[in-house]
Amino acid sequence: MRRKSGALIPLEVSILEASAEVRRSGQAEVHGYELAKVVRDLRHARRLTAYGTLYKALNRLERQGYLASRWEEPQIAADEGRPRRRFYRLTLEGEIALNEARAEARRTSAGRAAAATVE
Amino acid sequence: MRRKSGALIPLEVSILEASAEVRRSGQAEVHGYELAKVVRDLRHARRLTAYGTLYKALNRLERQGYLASRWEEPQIAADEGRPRRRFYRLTLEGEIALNEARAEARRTSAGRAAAATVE
DNA sequence: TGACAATAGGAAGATATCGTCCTATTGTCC
DNA sequence: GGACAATAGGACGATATCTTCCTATTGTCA
Repeated sequence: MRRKSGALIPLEVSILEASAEVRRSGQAEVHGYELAKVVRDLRHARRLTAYGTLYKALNRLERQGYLASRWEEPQIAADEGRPRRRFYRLTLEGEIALNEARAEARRTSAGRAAAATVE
Repeated sequence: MRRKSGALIPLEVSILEASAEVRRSGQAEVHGYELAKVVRDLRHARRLTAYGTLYKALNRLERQGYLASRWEEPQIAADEGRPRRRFYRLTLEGEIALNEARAEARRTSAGRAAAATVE
C-alpha cells in the first residue's frame, strides 16, 4: 500500500480512536499490548494476530507526532514479574488528526449514502 | 514418568552438564534461554522447542539445591532493551550430583558393554 | 490506462520466563 | 507381572516489544 500523503490508514485511525477511548475512561496512557486488545474490539474481532503490524503503526504514529511514548520504570516491571511496557498517549496533534479523520469518514459515508440513493 | 528417588533424569543431567561446561569456559552463570541452546547442542540437535520443559527442570534442580539462581538487575535488561534474565549457577551439591550421575552412567554403559560382549 | 515505486500487512522468529493442561511413561507395590 | 499413582514431557498460551522478509495493494506519473 502506498500512503496518500498526510492521510491516516484505518488501522492508524483505530489506534488513535482506542487511545482516545482509553483516556476517556480515565487512563492517561496505554501500552501496546493492551492497545492491541482495545483495537481488536473496536474493529470487532478482526484478530490482529500479528503484533508486528500494530507496533509498526505505533511507530509511524509517533514519528508523525500523533502519539508520544515513554518506557515504564524497569523496577516496576521487575516487581510485577513481566516484560517492560511502553506507554503511549494521544498528543494534541493526534487528537486533531483523529477529529479530521472522523470528519472525513462522515463526509465519505455521507457521499457514499447519497450516491447509493441516486443509483 | 515417575522419579526414582534421588536420581537425575537425562534432561537434568544435561542441564548440570551444560552449567559446568559454561563455567569451565569462564562464565560463572547462565540464563535459561542460553542454557537451552547449550543443552540443545549437548543432546545434539534434539530440539527442545518446549521451553516449558526446560524451565520446569530448572525449577526442580533449584529446589533440590543443585542450582542457585538470581535475577538480573532490571536496569541492565532495560538498557539492553530485552526481557530480564534469570541467572543460574551450579552449586557444590550440583557438582557432586553431576559427578555421581557421570559415574553412574559409566557403570551402566560398562555393564551394557559387558552384557553386549557376553551375548 | 498501465507501469512502477512505495509501503502496509502478515507470517514468523528473536528475546526471556513462566503457567496450564493433557498425555505418556515409569517406578512401586501387591 | 499387572494395576495404579506419580510426574516428566510437550503443546500451547500469556506477557511485551520489535525485526526481518516477502507479498499485496495503492498512489502517482507518464
